[in-house]
Amino acid sequence: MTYNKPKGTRDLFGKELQRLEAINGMARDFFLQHGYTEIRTPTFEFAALFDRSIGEATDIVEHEIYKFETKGKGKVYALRPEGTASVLRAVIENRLPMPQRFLYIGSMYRRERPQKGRYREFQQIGIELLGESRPFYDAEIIELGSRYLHHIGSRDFRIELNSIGCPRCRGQYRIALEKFLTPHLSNLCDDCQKRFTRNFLRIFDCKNGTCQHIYDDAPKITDNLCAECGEHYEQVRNHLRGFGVDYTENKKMVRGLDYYTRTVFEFKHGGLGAQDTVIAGGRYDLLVRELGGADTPCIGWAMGPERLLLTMDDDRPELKHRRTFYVIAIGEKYMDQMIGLRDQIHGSGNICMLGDPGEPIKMQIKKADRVSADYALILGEDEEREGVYAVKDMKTAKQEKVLIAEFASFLVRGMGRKD
RNA sequence: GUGGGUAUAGCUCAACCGGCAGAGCAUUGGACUGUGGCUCCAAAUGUUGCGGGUUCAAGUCCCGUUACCCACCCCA
Repeated sequence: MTYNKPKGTRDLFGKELQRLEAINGMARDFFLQHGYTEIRTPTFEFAALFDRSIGEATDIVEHEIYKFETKGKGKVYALRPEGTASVLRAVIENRLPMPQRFLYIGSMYRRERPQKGRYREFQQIGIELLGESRPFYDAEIIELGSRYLHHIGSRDFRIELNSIGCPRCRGQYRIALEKFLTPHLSNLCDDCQKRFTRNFLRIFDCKNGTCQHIYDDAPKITDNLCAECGEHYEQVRNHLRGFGVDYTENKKMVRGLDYYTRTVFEFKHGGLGAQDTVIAGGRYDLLVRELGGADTPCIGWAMGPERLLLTMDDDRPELKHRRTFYVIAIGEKYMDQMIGLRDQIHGSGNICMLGDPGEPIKMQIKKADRVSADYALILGEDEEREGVYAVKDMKTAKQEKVLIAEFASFLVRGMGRKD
């Protein structure tokens, strides 16, 4: 009997895991520099939290959440489908003072059919800025996303921006939109007919050409904002220009989660196909109160690193790994020297593995090749006599002798340069 | 939940109208007892995803099933 991993999950190892970890590590460093500290919440919560935060009429809550019950008391839990609700729950539960800047990294779970760049267990990296309402911070959050992508070497993306106002604006807008759509209603696809009654902003997500053609002439939400939301949106755009961040307005962009207010945005990557959104987020000023906390304006985004990695070359310099050394001793009598050499290499921050000194050199070299070592270091009688290490560059097959006393500086300057 | 595609050696894939299941790479041994990746020689490798059906004969045709991929829905 053999076993498969569950649909939509992956075994991560080798280069793929290394690249993912590089993305994570650089996120911690980068956002720490901007005052964001990591928060780690449970991977499961009470299901009610997500019902309340994401919106009961969303597909995520209706079909995609993994729910389970414990035997005794019949409490219903859910694997987290996203990060924001948990962060807010934690902030409220722990009575943290405002403002707060948080970074989270971890697995999320949604029961969807997998496809390119989409899995049932997937990673998200997200940042949340809690307790700041001013439009400057909307711009900061967006700028951080942009700078982070540049930092890790991703270039080919564009930022789409929109405002979906507050419940007051949306009420007004709904009336205007309904008035416009009434004569066209029979031309809309079945999905859009349903969308309009359930969650009217979602009609703009429709991929049907006929529907989209109609919506091109529909009134835009940004033209129907209340005075405060309109002012906020304008300030966000001003600040983005102040930060030097390029963006395009997409008046038809709405977001899939119910909790957003005012600013919403997506970072889209060209040439990624159907799953082209690598970062998405927005402001959610009402959610903390909805979850039982005090009025707390917040803004944040989440990133899908799996999708991002699809857009990046394997040998991106930003993701380069450290050099690997393989120490080959010819005979057990070099054990002590071998271990000392290993520790010295580790001290320089590089990777070092040991060959079994009892094995023939041919086999040891072969194993060095097998583990993709950059260098093989050979110590045997010839080397001992001359007081050197033989350093073989495994890529070029070139070999040079390095005086033991000078090996430390060799580690720093690398191969191929002579003083 | 809906639609399409794929499944053959460890990996990538071939096998015409249904007629002996193959190649490259990888693996193992040797040419080579202090040098891998190059070259040469040799060897090993299969329930053709699984279950049924049609046929003298099925990797090939039919039905079912499972897994994976892509897209829709939705979303990071």
